[in-house]
Amino acid sequence: MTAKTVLIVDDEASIREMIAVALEMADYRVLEADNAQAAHAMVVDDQPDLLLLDWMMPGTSGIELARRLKRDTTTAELPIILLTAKSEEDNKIQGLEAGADDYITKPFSPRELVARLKAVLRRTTPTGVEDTVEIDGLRLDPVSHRVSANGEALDVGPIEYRLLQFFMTHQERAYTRSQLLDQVWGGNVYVEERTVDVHIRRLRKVLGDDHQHLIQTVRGTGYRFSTKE
Amino acid sequence: MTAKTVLIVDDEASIREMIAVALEMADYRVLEADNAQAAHAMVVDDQPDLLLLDWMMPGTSGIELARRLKRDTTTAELPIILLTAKSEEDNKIQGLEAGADDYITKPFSPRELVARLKAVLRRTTPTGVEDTVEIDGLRLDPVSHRVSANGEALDVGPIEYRLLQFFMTHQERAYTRSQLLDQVWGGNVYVEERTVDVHIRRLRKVLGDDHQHLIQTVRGTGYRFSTKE
DNA sequence: CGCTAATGTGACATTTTCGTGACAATCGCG
DNA sequence: CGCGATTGTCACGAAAATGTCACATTAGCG
Repeated sequence: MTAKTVLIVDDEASIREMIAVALEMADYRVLEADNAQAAHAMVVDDQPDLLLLDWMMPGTSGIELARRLKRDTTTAELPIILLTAKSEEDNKIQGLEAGADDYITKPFSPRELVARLKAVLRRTTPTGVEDTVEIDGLRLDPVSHRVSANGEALDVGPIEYRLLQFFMTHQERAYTRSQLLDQVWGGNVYVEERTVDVHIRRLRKVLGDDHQHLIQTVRGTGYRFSTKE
Repeated sequence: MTAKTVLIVDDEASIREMIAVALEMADYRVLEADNAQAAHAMVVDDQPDLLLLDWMMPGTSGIELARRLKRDTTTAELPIILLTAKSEEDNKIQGLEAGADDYITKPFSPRELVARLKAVLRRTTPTGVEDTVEIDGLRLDPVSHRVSANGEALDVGPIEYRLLQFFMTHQERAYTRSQLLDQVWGGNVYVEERTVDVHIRRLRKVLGDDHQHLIQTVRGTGYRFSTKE
């Protein structure tokens, strides 16, 4: 796996320095910028994998930059973590609305930073080349985005597709509804946990009698995909 | 997901109280201690999932306790959040060097506390950290949430599962019904002690003749999980 | 050996969790 | 804009899990 590039945008050099050291120890490549203009240019030119963005900066503020990047389709995919000295709820909400994928309140430990960063990258990085998965006659083809059972095409909706894909690539492991919401729906969405049940149900229905046994309910916990038992 | 236990260590009862209320509303189990000695004992005995530790306390200071815990391999994994009234950098650095995973400056909002706490727990409880345990052909796999005996799957309910997991990871030691209620059911529940007996019985039943001898009755005390005798 | 307290055991009522169909809101697209 | 597809939520019932009791059995003691 190639090293990820992280662009740090903060007007205080000391903070950039501290973060840079922590990230380099964790094997990330680091770019730095001290204002929004420069940052914007670097995003376009160097295409970092993640943006660490200070909330408050002279000139264009961090949140403004975030908004701008998220509006542009060529940069909208870039995950953003906001750094903020303020811990009020308002800012958090504003930040998330602006399209940030996470936010961290200063002061924070380097360890925390790296952990959050990993988490964000994990859920925003497409797993590279997605292979076709076939289990028990059930086949999922990421290229054509189709699912078939014993050669016959199945009609699955987008969410059911992602759910099935997640399950097929993570067999033999029980997931809670909360984890599934994180992994399949994506991090910061507010959806009822029971909604997962409904989609499980829909997926099972499409899979039909031949394959619905693959999705097992783990009472008191959640669900599991498995060929066994 | 089983409720996490948080040990609050602060010499001021009012602060402990405030925190305890906030945490209980967020479905955490709460333990309290008002000095470092007691705290250390509780860490060993009750094995909390997280330590909320006041910086300044009479006698052994919070930071001293943190250092001590981090030095001992049996407690080094326990995540620690330092509470401090002082916001100076020095303390922060000292705190992080002592091995604290995060620190919070008083005063703080309960909401912030819970948020930080969640974050720390999330990143210190890697989902795969629980190892599969296998004893005498009896196997419990926390990842797939499965129990099997000599390869054959066993049908255990949620409580029986947790009970067995607790026993398998705490062998050779007798536990009272009260302790089991704490550890398996979770702190603040009101259940009859005899209920433990019933679940022991149910667990023994699913374990079958092959393995039920592993759960031994300690008359006058409680139960013990052991391969011996 | 008999007595008593502790534990084992089956049955039952209650609570919790899950499956399921229906429905309204929203989205994508022609 | 209008249409069907997709999605999230709810309400209801079924199924599983749980807690408690009553009674049976056992261990330990004089």
